[in-house]
Amino acid sequence: MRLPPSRKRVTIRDVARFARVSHQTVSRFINGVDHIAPLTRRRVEQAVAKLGFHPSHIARSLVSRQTKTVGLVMGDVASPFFPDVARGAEDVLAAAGYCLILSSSRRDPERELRNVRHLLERSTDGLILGAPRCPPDELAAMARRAGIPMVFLNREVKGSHVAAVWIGWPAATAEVVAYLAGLGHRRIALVVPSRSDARVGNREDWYRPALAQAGLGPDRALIFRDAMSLEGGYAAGQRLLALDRRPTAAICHNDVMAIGLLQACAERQVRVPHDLSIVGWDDVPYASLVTPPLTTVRVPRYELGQAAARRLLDLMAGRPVHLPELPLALELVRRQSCRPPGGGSSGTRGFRSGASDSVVKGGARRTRRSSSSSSS
Amino acid sequence: MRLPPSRKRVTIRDVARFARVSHQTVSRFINGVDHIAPLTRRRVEQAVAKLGFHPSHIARSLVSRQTKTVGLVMGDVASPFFPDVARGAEDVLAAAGYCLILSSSRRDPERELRNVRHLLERSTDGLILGAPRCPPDELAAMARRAGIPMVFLNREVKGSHVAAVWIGWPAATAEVVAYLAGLGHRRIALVVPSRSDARVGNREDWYRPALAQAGLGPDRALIFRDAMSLEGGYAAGQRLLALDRRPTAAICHNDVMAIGLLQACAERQVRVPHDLSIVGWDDVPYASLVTPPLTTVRVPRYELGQAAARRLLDLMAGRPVHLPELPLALELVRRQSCRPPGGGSSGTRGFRSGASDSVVKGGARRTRRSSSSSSS
DNA sequence: CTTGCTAGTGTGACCGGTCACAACCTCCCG
DNA sequence: CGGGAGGTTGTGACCGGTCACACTAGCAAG
Repeated sequence: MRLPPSRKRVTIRDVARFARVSHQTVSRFINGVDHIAPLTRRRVEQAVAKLGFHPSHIARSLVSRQTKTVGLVMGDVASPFFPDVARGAEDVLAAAGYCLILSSSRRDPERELRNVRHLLERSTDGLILGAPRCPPDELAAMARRAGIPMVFLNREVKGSHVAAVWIGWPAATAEVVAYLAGLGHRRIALVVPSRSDARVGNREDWYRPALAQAGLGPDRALIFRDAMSLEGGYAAGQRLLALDRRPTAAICHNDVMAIGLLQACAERQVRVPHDLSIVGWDDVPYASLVTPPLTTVRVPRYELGQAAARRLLDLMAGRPVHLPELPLALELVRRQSCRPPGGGSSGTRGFRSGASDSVVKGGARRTRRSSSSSSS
Repeated sequence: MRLPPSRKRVTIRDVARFARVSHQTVSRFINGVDHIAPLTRRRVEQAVAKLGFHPSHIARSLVSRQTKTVGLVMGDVASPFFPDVARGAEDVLAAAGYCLILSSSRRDPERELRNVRHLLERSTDGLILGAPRCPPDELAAMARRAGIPMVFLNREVKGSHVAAVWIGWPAATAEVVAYLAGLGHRRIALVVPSRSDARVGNREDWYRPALAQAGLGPDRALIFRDAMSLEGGYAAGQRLLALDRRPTAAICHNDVMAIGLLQACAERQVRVPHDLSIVGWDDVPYASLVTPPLTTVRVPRYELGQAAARRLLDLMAGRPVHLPELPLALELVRRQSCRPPGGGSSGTRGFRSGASDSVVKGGARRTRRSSSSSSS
């Protein structure tokens, strides 16, 4: 079990002996607290340098009962959410002297449970959970039992013991609908996953009031459910485009489904945005790379990570809720997949529109199109 | 410093007292070693369950000098490499009872150094380093000083003390060149980053022999250097397309540059692959989503993670090199951005080709095109 | 009966820090 | 000159496990 003795570790007592002081004085030195006589400090300083002493985090954790480490568990490292959230959280935590450790559950509830338990046992001081696959109550209960604060990301959780950081989906949904309505669209479809997304819940529920707000009645026939994937978006698109009275615009649950829809359109020679305007959701890195560049909703991923970290720091310090559970704002990124309905025949008959758009530099820049302007 | 006493932790001695045995017997029980009388085992078992005892990893680490934790430091969590490598490594390590902790240096050498030092001090048992920004020798020296084995990912490092896992770039370069030459291309351009990529070194150096092998002479004028980014690829493309005698094919350093080039082509109404065949590198998730779907080289990211983990396990166990530093094989993914040069005018004059290709289901499936076949 | 071996269990030190507390010194004030 | 205050340092316990070793009982072999 034990490693080969190798080079024995330099301990605080070795330093003490070398500097002819007590181990406690060395401890004081490395923690920079208490008063140490300048001469003593010098001696200890030299001893530390000479012996190449590094304090052991483990020993320190054992007694202080703090690891200065926070775990971030996400459903999917490959998701475009992960890196930005991690960066946001890390920046805040690092500033407070904490180290962030990342963990992926791969969308597998069992693995998630295992990882969370693992982190709890390894005594992270706190946990941030994104898009949990397990029942949040259960996870929260585990954390409470272990006495470790936990913040849920991007998810509303009932129950007083659970903290969460939350995004203003409903408001953004309203904004998207208002944008399309403002362009003149009256028949707006919704492409959503069959099962509700753990991350954001049922987007439909926000769709209804948003439509009402824009003066449009909800239309059951314009809600298309399918798998939350490229294929799902494609399949939903097939059904959508087969309709006699097609919608003139579609809001997709996320960019991936939107791109699937885009492909269904390309296959049926339906021009985007001339024949159908499409809005995605998330602003994934390649949303600006598809043809045409996708109008979508940017989610403040980085800020979300920051907020979660701040919330967790408060919790760990036992501070009262410093950050109210305010929803973070979203931003509509207007690219080239939307325009007023019934656009004139702009000459690209039979071919995909937007072919000449360049998306270099983020893609949200130039519009350079011959036909009608997309009002603001 | 110390947390509020909360609910005092249940220790091994509490369990021992409850079960009326010695703490050592409990230790034996939780480690499942040695012989314990069935009756005693039962008592301890019950005590553990009743008291809700969980052993402290920290205390265990302190004495065993092992944390059963491995760190993975990557230059960029957002890179398409990261998730797959992490998954590969995690799978192997988890099977050996190790926990993987992820860390991102955000392409910042200073941050990288800090993170590595941090992990070293936190006593991870081993480290995997991907695409280091700092001089690898320096990092290796740090690790050696700390007595912690380290494996470099995807990078050839000189020096006997440094282990590395390595990919067969040269062979794959040759394969790509052979593929294009086989299609009939004679003027093949290379779009590379201005500064050599830490990850793969100078791809040019493998390009030359690969060309020679295909019976083609190197042509200095056909090497285009620019930033390793979408914009870089775009800019290089501008220069490439401005040439009088244009190349008929281009190999790009990675998919991102390839997509930039693709955009330059679209803007100049240069048809891909009719007027220019393009090969990318990496097979990023959206390589199949652009127009036309990109022919590229799949890098065995998952396998790379696995190999690194296995290598590290050997190192940590003091085992001899069980895995030779064999390069992992790459795979050419043929999509729709390549075809023989000088393709006939297939009627899509002035517009981007490949518009009707569907890429649902990974994109490498259907080809369904009117014009000539792309031989194998 | 002694010896040796094995299974089963207990004792106390130890890992490398921090904490509580005491001891000492110096200085200043009444 | 006594005594409190405050700066500086040392002592030993402690965090929660593991390790080395000692010890006992039971049984077979010599």
